[in-house]
Amino acid sequence: MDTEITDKGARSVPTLASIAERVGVSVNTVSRALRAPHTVRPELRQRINAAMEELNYVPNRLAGGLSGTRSDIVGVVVTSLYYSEFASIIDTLQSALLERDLQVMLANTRYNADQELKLVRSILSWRPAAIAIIGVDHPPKVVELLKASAIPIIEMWDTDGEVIDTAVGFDHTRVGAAQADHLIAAGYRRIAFIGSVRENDRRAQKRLSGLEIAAAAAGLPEVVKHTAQQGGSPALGERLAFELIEGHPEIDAIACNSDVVAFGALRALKTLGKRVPDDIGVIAFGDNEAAGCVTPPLTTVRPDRERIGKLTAEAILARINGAEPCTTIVEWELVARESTHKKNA
Amino acid sequence: MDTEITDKGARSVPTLASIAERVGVSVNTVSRALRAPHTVRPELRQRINAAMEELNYVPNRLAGGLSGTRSDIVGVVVTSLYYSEFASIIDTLQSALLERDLQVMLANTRYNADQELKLVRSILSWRPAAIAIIGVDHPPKVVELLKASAIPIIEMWDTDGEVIDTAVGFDHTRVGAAQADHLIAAGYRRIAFIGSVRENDRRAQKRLSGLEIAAAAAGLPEVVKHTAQQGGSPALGERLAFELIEGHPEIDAIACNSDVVAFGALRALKTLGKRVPDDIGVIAFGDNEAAGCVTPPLTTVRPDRERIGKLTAEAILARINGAEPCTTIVEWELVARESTHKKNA
DNA sequence: GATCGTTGCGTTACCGTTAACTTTGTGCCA
DNA sequence: TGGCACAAAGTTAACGGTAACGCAACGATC
Repeated sequence: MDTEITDKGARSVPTLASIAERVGVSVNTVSRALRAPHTVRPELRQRINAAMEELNYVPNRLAGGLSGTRSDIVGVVVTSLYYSEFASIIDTLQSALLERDLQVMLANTRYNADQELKLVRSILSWRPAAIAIIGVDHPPKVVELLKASAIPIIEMWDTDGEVIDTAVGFDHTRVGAAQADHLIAAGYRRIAFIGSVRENDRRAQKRLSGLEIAAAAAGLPEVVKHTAQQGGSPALGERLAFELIEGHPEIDAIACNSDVVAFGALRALKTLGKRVPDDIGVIAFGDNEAAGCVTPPLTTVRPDRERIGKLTAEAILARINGAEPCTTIVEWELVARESTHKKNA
Repeated sequence: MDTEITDKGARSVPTLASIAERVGVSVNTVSRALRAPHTVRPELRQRINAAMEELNYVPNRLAGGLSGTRSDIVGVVVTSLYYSEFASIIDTLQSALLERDLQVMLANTRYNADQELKLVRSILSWRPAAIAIIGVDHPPKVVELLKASAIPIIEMWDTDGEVIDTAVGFDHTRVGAAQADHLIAAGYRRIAFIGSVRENDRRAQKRLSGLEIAAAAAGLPEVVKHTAQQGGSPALGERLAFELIEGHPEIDAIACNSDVVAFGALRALKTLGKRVPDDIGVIAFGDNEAAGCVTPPLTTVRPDRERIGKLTAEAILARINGAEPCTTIVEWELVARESTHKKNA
């Protein structure tokens, strides 16, 4: 008897049992005081709460999740964390989920398909209540796993493709088309495209594709493409713009895959003595916080990230509560600023 | 006997037992095939792996974590996700942890102390292997909880204060002082400070404090402060700059709490006909990706976020493996650009 | 050929919590 | 006063793994 050291006094993490022992009730009563307080006598409830406070008790959700039915985790899989591309989606999403006591488990694939599989598997191993993931284009095995998991899957950002369950986003092909249309309406004719277009960045590919189709439909010469596999940055934009103009001096408009690339392109054009917007128009995508603050202010497409984050949270909650899957299109806006406002058009 | 429906054929999530049953071995053997493959006969291991693949088996880490000793979760608590303030820290941190199969559980306090307590509690309830958190200034209850948790706590970004366990960052007071010194050396005398300085943003307060002390030490008139509680943005910077110049036309230098605020301030100054850097110098903090692309290019302080993320990951792994707590100072750099390069100094 | 260490697998006992039942106590009404 | 509903607590059995231990089969050793 005395050889069995329970060691309750040691600096071990307190459990329900510690509380129960101290208060002199059963483990289940303590559990109930947490989950269904009204089923426990007020006086007793108070004593239990006091003991929890005193021992700095924090429930063990590993055990709770294993035993119960809920897991309270929402997996969020993004393709990038750099710059503000998806940060504000995560921000609103996380904050909305927090109100329902759902925890975000984050994974960043960095546009790597193998990584995506590994990360999705890893997140699934936590038995999340739902998963929100960027894009609708995933490796077959990822789709298989997500489908087999039988939990709500919300695909964000892109809606153009085979949706697994529910999607919240927009059609990136149309964004590219709108960019082309805007440039054409502004009087530009020789359109080029620069930026980071990674192998697994289907959204960038779709925008480019939309741009090309719209340009071709308007009878314009073929879009000159100059892209890179590395991540977008001002430095990349600067280099690509230099090389582009060197090889294609006839270009009079540049569509950039992202604002940060456009920032660098603007710098390169200034160095080259090209006037924006009169000699060359520049349009981009993303609505970076600085887009309106560069010289000249940058025409860009503003996706409503806050709204996507918020609607994704709502979709997750709805699906958890049994609502049907659906696809929600979130509007974007082409913000016309000076960089495409040709005076002599 | 036949009344007991085990229902193994139903679309339920497969467990070790499902695999074991299908292969005809014990549960533990399947578990071993995962954790210690060399202890299982190759032929059998293959059959087990095949069954797992076929059934899309994903281990349940809730169970694993409850039973085993490790949890493989690292909690990451940031104060903001907007813009790129902490995104690249999270990016490098997450990516480095991934190599050791550690999952990031993310929480964003939005500079709200109550939220911080709630979030820390929530993260602790997942029994993480470690917690990385922004800042060294936390509410007493948060500190108590973190200390009581007996896991490695890495405080990031700021090192100036009472460190709970291990810290990776820098002293923000010195940043403010360096900003003042730079402005003074560049020939400015009437320094103002604008930006978002939230009640719980001790780092911003420290930078401001450093600026004031250094200005006073140089015999300059008192720093004019014009701050706001809302989050930093170009729009905020624009408004604050307008109001500042209206009330204090004598100002010849503005230190901004963040680059995005400076972007707006530059725009306001241009509107007001003030020339930067000749009439007014502008310096900021953060090294936003666009800082070098605005007009004029913005002088700012560049914290090494990638390095902080990487060193934090290393500190976490080291502490988990029993290394002693320590504080690591990560160097920052004052990037002098045109916005403080007064020609007639 | 008895002994022994090794390999390869099965048994069993938890981990901390929840959920379904069971038990006990209490007030109310017929 | 018996019966019954209901509230408040306890009992017990999972949940899906892991880890310590047990044990048979096997080859190597003396």
